Amino acid sequence: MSSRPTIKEVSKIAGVSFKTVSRVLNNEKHVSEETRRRVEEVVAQLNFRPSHAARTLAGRRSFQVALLYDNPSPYYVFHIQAGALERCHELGYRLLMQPLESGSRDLVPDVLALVDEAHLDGLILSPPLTEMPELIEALDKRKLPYVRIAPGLRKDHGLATTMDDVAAAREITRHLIDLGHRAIAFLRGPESHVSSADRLAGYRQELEAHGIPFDPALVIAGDYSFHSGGAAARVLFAREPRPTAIFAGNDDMAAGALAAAHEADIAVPEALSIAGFDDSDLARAVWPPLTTIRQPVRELAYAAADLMLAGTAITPQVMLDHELKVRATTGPAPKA
Amino acid sequence: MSSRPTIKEVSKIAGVSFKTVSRVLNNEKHVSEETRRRVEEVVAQLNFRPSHAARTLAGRRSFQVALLYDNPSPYYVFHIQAGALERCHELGYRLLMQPLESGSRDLVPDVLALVDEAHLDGLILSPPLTEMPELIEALDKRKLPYVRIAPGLRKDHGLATTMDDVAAAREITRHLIDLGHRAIAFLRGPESHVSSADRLAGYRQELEAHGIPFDPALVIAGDYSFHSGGAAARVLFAREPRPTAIFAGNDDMAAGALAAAHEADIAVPEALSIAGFDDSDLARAVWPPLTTIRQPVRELAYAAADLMLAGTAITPQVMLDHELKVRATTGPAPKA
DNA sequence: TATTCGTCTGGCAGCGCTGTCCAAAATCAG
DNA sequence: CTGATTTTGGACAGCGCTGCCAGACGAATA
Repeated sequence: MSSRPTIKEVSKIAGVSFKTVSRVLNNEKHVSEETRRRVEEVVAQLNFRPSHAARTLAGRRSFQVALLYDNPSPYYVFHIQAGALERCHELGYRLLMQPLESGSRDLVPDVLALVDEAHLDGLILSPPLTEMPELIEALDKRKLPYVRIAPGLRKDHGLATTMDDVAAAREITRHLIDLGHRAIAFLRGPESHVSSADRLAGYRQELEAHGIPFDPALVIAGDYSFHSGGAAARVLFAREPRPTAIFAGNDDMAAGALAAAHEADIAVPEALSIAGFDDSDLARAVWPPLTTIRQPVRELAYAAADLMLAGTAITPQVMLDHELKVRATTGPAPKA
Repeated sequence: MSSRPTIKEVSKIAGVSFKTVSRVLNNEKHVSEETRRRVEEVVAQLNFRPSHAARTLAGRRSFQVALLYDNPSPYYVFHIQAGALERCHELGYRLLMQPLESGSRDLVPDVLALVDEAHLDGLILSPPLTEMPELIEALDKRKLPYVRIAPGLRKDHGLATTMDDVAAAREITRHLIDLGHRAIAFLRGPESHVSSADRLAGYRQELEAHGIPFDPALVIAGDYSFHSGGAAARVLFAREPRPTAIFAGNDDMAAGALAAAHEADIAVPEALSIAGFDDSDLARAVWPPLTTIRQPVRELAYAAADLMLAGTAITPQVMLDHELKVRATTGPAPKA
């Protein structure tokens, strides 16, 4: 391994003390323009990169944060990572990826261990880790900065980026109602994901706003998986009369329901409308393409990193817009 | 931030020198059982975690490696990460995720900068970064350990984990031929992904092994995207006679072709068979479920990390098994 | 018994930076 | 022109560990 240059070598060549080089690297003041330029030249020429480990050890900050997640969806994780990574990179921070098991007994100690080991400057939490009270408390007690992405509980606590799940669910429900549907089923996600309860609430509110009574029998529990969507749909298909529309709490379950409909030879959207939530890759890959809500996953993560590291926003909670994507799985309700 | 304990505090409480604590932490020998136990007790009790930064700075190794990728597929990236992360974690290494742009002029300098900054002990490369000659050369020159996952070029160079793309493509082609198909189209991926050329070679070999002449007109170039699969399929649909089967170089393109078939009202698999490659999430989410090759993505990454860090395998190149997954998009060729 | 060896332990330098304090030079005020 | 202030740059300690060396001790060998 060809030995990398150090700050001292840079300083020697530039003809200044190594402390001055440090000042230039950290963009501190009290360095003349002329000196700064000279140092920067040498840095570029030597291709010098300060040792992250040394900065961490010597300084108060590590310029490292971690993204904690426990989500089985590649789509979701990929985009959360991409958004957070982008903002961290722009701000000169390194982002550590930390998949976790939210059910684990050791969740809190494990996170704290990571924080200590890596001297973390902060933490980005994504659902469902946003809802773990012990974790939140531990971080608060430690006074460790953190942001939550799309928290379901205690939405006004600390830093958070969110979207309006209730309003989005109302929109998609209204879309279905406007198409003439009255018997609309809702496929909810796991309890641990509070977003799913919000979506249920929006569904219910919109129904009632249109004078359609809420029927608990039309709400089927799933776990956000493709498989559970299919299972739930088959339960509904056995009912008489069959609901004319299904609103699934996420795209995976909607795709599962859609596949089940194909299997049962139920025409979509002619005989059955299906709507999802997320606008994941799946939404465009299935046939017909799925009507869904575009959730700004990547942007939520970008904004979260920004909120924690740059603190650009005035309010501790930022809400981003969603968008109803009407595609081809929803259509007019069939004539009874 | 409550100040974390240091190795010195541990040593004071345990009544040994801090050097001895260091020995225990690093599992070095020349520590009596008794002493070791005592130190470990104190470590557990204080919840002590050694500072990664300090170990990196003081020692020869950083226990950090990076995973480099430039792949738009959430599915692929997620599983590559998961596999590599798992093995790294088991071996006490930290894994940094580094998305890159393989087209970038600064690719090599950027990677080298990361290596320096983070004192990386090694690098895991995934396609298409496995095929960048400048990168490989730079790493070789630096004598930096690295593994390539599924390299297409120079497969016998250095450490690598692979699967047999040629054989897999032959299998799936044979499956199609066995079903009576003769006019089989192949949707190839982008040039940068050499795997796609291997799959084409396998397709061609198997065709010729069965006495079916290879027809270049049946090979359509795509870019591994859903969209390009649809576009390619539409080109084929305009042909007379239409091919009876399509073998797509990956699942995304297969899904695109499938959607195009639905759109053109071509029954799958009755009038057209479609096969993919990867066995990604999509393969089971589309309708009908896709016949494809299961690519052991996660295992490839796991083995790659193992190869580089533990060096368990005897050979520098490890090949893992694929599996033909016959599902519902392939069926007997229609009677002419 | 004298000598070598292996096992266990501690001392100390130093990894490459940042934080703090201090000195010299440049600028300003009176 | 002197003294006070600001700007600029250097000296030095020390962050929390690991690497290397040396010393103490008991066991094995000559």
